[in-house]
Amino acid sequence: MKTLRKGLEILNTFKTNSQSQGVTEIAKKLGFHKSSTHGLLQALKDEGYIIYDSSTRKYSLGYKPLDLVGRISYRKDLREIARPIMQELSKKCDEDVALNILVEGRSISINVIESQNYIRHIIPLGKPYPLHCRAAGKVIMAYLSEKEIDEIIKRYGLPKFTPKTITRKGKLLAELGRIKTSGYSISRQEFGPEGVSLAFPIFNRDKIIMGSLSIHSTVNRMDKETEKRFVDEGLKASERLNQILELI
Amino acid sequence: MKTLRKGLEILNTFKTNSQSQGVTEIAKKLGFHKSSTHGLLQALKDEGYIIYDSSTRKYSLGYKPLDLVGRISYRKDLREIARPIMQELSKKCDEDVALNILVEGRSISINVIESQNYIRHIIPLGKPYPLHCRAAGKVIMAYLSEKEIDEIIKRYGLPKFTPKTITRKGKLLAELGRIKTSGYSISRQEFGPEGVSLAFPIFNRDKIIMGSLSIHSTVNRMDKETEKRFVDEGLKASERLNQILELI
DNA sequence: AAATTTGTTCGTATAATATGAACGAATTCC
DNA sequence: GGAATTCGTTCATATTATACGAACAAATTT
Repeated sequence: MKTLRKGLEILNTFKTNSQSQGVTEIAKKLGFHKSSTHGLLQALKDEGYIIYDSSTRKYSLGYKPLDLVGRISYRKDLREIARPIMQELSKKCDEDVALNILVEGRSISINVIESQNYIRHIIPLGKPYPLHCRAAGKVIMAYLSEKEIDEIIKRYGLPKFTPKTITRKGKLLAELGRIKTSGYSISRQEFGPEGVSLAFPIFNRDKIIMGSLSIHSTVNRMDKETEKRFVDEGLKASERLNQILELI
Repeated sequence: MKTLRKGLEILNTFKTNSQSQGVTEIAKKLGFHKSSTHGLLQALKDEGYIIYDSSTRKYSLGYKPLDLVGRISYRKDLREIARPIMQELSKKCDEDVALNILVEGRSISINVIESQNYIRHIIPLGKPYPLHCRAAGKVIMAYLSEKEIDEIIKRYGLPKFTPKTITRKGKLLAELGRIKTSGYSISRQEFGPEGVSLAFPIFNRDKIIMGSLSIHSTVNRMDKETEKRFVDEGLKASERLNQILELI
């Protein structure tokens, strides 16, 4: 299945801003042969994953991924329901707000509202992150069973990202206890040197943790007073979302 | 590049509702061997395109496509900008509203607002449609050059979908002329037997056609009066969007 | 409890890909 | 403006990955 993996690897090279790339450029980046890269690109193009501009002879990301996203309909519903609540929260806090769900022991943002703030703590959509080092993940972890927590730690470990990352299981469990008591999590520079985030749990109808709502700020902006305000707003927003999710 | 194509084919079998499938099921559907299908699924899983549930031993769509969509940032901006305008339009008309863009001679919906109407004219995200048979496409075509129109007809032809589909070039050009005069397009049962849609042009800063805003209804609901109201609302909405797009 | 179906692994025949070469076209350099 | 370089594309063949059947365990159905 090497060919498939190589094709998917090509898609990953399209980083941002509908950037376009040529055959040789991609081949060099991945250490592939120019000729086989060309063939892979044709297949990706035919399936709509990339778009070819014949005037520049360069490729950029296509719309097939959007098609696939459109098929995740249950999760799409959740996104639609959460959006207005998230927008309000983002407006009130003037920060980026994300909706995250648990997927195979990691947290993935499936919806992001971007603030107007000129320094923004960017949250990439669809990218899996470890649970132990971010507010969005810690609050999910707090509501998992001890067995599930053990499995996740066994699978991914507790990798260190900054000096403040929690890397010992005992310390993590204590933190998860505190989170469960207070009903929200906070991460100060545990994943990146400038980021501070808050997160609030989202449950399904059966009261099983399914994700989190998170507010993403920076260490400079997050003083004690602001934190208190964000906690209030975040709790209100997540409770509202949880109430709606109980009804449907 | 057969392996790559096969892998991508597998993704297409996940139709709706986060439906999950087993190895044999997928293999049968595509006529692949059980064993190689298994290998392909592993690769797709490792890259996040599908998710494996070990309790049911079935696969469903993953979140990698969402990640890829997140990278289409310019086009994402357009979606964010258009959303509130589309929501208002959808609310006013109580119909599904779509934002469509021109990609390689076909129209793709990159944003859809769903109405509360219990019979809805569903618009799939990310799926390319021919231009000549739907309102969303015809209005785009109307603002293309004759050379571009010729190329598109040459490439895709004018396939017939219903008795009302325009299949002759002369007739199509006449229709495109009318559209350019009135500033919007309408398709009555030209693509499906029940669908009626209206569409309004969206231009970029350089006044080049880039897509359309469309209202999707059914033949039963769309009487003369309703049509007039939708045209008014649609023109207002698209003009507002075009104004914003000129500024940024 | 037996029978069937399903998921997974393995070895080898077979078919697909990797690679270098080659060429025209586009682009860059002088 | 012409030479030199880079780039995209195609082709033939050596090499390598995949397809396939077989086999088995686990789950599911009968």
